[in-house]
Amino acid sequence: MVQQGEGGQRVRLTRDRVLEAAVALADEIGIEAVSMRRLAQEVGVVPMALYKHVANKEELLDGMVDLLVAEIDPPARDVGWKPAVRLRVLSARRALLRHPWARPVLETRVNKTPAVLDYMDSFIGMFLAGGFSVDLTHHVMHALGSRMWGFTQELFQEPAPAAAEPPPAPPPEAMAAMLGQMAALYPNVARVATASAHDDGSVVGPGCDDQFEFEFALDLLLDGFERLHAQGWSSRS
Amino acid sequence: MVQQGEGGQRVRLTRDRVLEAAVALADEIGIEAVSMRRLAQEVGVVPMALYKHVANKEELLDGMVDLLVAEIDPPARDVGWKPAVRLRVLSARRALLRHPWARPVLETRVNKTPAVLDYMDSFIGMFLAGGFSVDLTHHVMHALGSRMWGFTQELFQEPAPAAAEPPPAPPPEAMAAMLGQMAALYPNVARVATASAHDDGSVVGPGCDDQFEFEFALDLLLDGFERLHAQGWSSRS
DNA sequence: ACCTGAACACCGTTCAAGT
DNA sequence: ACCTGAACACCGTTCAAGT
Repeated sequence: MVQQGEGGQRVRLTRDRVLEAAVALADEIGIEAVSMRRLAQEVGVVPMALYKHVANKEELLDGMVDLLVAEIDPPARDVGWKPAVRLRVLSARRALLRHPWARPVLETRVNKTPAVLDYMDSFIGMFLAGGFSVDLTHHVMHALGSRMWGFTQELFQEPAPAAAEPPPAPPPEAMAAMLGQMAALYPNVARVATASAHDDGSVVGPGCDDQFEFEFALDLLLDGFERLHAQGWSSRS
Repeated sequence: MVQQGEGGQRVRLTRDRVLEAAVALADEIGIEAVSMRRLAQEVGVVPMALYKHVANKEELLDGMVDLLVAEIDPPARDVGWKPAVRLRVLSARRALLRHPWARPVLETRVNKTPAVLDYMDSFIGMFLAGGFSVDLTHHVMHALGSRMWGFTQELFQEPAPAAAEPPPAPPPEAMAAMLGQMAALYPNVARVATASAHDDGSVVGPGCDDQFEFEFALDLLLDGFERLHAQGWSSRS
């Protein structure tokens, strides 16, 4: 992984190389394992050398988000606000699924970089171009929240593989016993959890189709926005 | 802060005392400053003593969440599913606002404790009691996501006071210059951000009424749920 | 049974020094 | 201008020892 030229001479570090290496490393080993020291080792440099290119770890994470944002498609042209928003959110979601580290990182960003503000600005622009009032657009953006990035806080959230081996599944009979106990103690959870074995037909727990759930909620909101817009909704009323 | 009896004799540590101290400490200094070492100091004990009462830091955080869940009102009786859900979500939200550490902690929980499962079970029960199909209830719970806890990933999220002094505001003229630049570079963001000076009448940035935004989105979703329920919606259709 | 002390393997970041 | 080395002030957690 140490970056060297043909003859072994050092390749100069740049901010971009640092950020790209950070993204690749986070994709590979999970964000919680990415430390300044680990990243330095990855690019073949002493930890402190990184600080010539990013002020601190926060700025590193901001830069990683910028690379992510660059992967999101621009707004579709010549379609209504509704498909435009829908397509863009789903594009953001694809970028996010490619980079599982991005969700927790986005959640903790406090300063918005120009790239992030650009994304938000053009996102808001889709509603305004669709004839939404500034007032309604404001509330609609809040209602969308992190869904603008293609994710939501899920309830039954699987804890993200973290690029490590999942713990070995318990033996089938132990599993069955646990499920029985679950069903006895939390009958409603059990019914709802086992109800929809969407994609893989598995009976145990979350065989949920996350994409379906995401689009279900997204469309519910978009339909709501459409209805409010059609009836000329205003917060002063 | 060291816990001692009258004559200076030690008060025995218990799991409950550890958890309550952790909650109080997180309320006071912010969750990111709560370390096992800092908490130990708070209860007047050497760090390792805590490990007799909680297996590790994760379990400490799980226990803190349990104390939070205990503050949420039980479901209202003899009302429809809609007001019942609404009231309970808003009760959860009040608990959450009392304990700003709870949001990030909930987001990172991976194992659900019995108290959390109890809450979820009775939450799901409100929809089932209202006549929702198991199928619709499943999707509705996903759509609600973290809103069940009274929070959402906000976009313009203020970074939570962290129980520390906020940095001093820049001088007014610098502020105005920054706003002007903002408006030039990100016109849509600027329009929407300055549009609603709800509560405090401030023109600068997020004078947003978070509670209004939360209820706006919640009601949008509840209305959507109601509509789907009324029309007998099913995922197989 | 409960608490202590010393140690291990990590962090992010500083400062002064090297080339 | 860029990179290095040593150090500081932290982490969570282990192990063996004390009472």
